[in-house]
Amino acid sequence: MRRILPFSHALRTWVDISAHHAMRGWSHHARATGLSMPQFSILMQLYHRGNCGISDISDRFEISSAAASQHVENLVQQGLIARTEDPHDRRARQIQLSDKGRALVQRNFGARYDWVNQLARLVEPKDQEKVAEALTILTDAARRLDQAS
Amino acid sequence: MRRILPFSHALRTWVDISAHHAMRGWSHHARATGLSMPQFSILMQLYHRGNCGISDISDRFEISSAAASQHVENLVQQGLIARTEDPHDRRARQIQLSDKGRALVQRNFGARYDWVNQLARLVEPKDQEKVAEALTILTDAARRLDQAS
DNA sequence: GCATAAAGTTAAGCCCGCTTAACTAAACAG
DNA sequence: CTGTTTAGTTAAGCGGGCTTAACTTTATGC
Repeated sequence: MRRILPFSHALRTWVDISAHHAMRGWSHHARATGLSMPQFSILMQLYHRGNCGISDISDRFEISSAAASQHVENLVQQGLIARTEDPHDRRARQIQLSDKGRALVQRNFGARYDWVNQLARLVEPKDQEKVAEALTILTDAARRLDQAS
Repeated sequence: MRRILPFSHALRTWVDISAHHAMRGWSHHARATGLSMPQFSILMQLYHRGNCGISDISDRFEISSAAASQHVENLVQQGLIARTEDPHDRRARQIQLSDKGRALVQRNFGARYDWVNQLARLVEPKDQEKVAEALTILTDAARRLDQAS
């Protein structure tokens, strides 16, 4: 029989484990693509949150707008993102993933999901529905939390 | 009624979310402590995996032994780790967290767990046992997977 | 309209992480 | 014992990330 951990302990333990894996996979893939960590993170943010301006980058990563501008320039040079003028505010720029950039991010997901898929195979079929339900509960809670902040 | 996602989808989504949070919290705290990312990662590894030698660091982070040695020297200077001679092989060094280093890592956990605790409060009490069971199943599977590789 | 604020860009310069190369010291293989 | 391998250190130097400062261009408040 498996011993079930107390709720908060179970949650902490699982977050630790998945965080550890995510981090290792992330830095590994960033290196494999030849991108630095900040550059890679910017692509990730663009993928998850959609288009944004330079100042959004500098806010989110807590760097100066000069640094953000330099990273964006670099990514544009590599053809991973496109930088266009914001039609509503001609001071501002809109940056978005190019097809090449999107493909790079998705390749990274593929690598991360290898671990997830292996993990999924180790979960007994009879447990899968139960686990899926629990994860859906957690995912919903996380979304509410993000929205609130 | 909450719609329950299919198992593999639920797992991917949750891993994405927790990885995202872990990464943001991690880089944020590394900066707050004044440590660089590699230095911070080394402390983390020492905490999770215990004492090791310089070559273990260089293997794990895929850097040269020169780079590993430099990082260790830096952390020793800051009093975060101790470096002693391995009694069984006088060429080798044993490095371990100092009390100060351990305290720093634990403070970081505190910050990470703020998010986890907030999340936990958003899970209905009636769901908590179910979620704990599911997470225990996943944690076990992850451990088996890590052991196998 | 004019002063001020805001969005980005560019340049100069610092710090840091990493690498290679040269080296010391200890273990190991014959 | 000797040659080779292994663990680690040190120094020199490159490249990248970040910052500040100075600047351009556009929006906004009065």
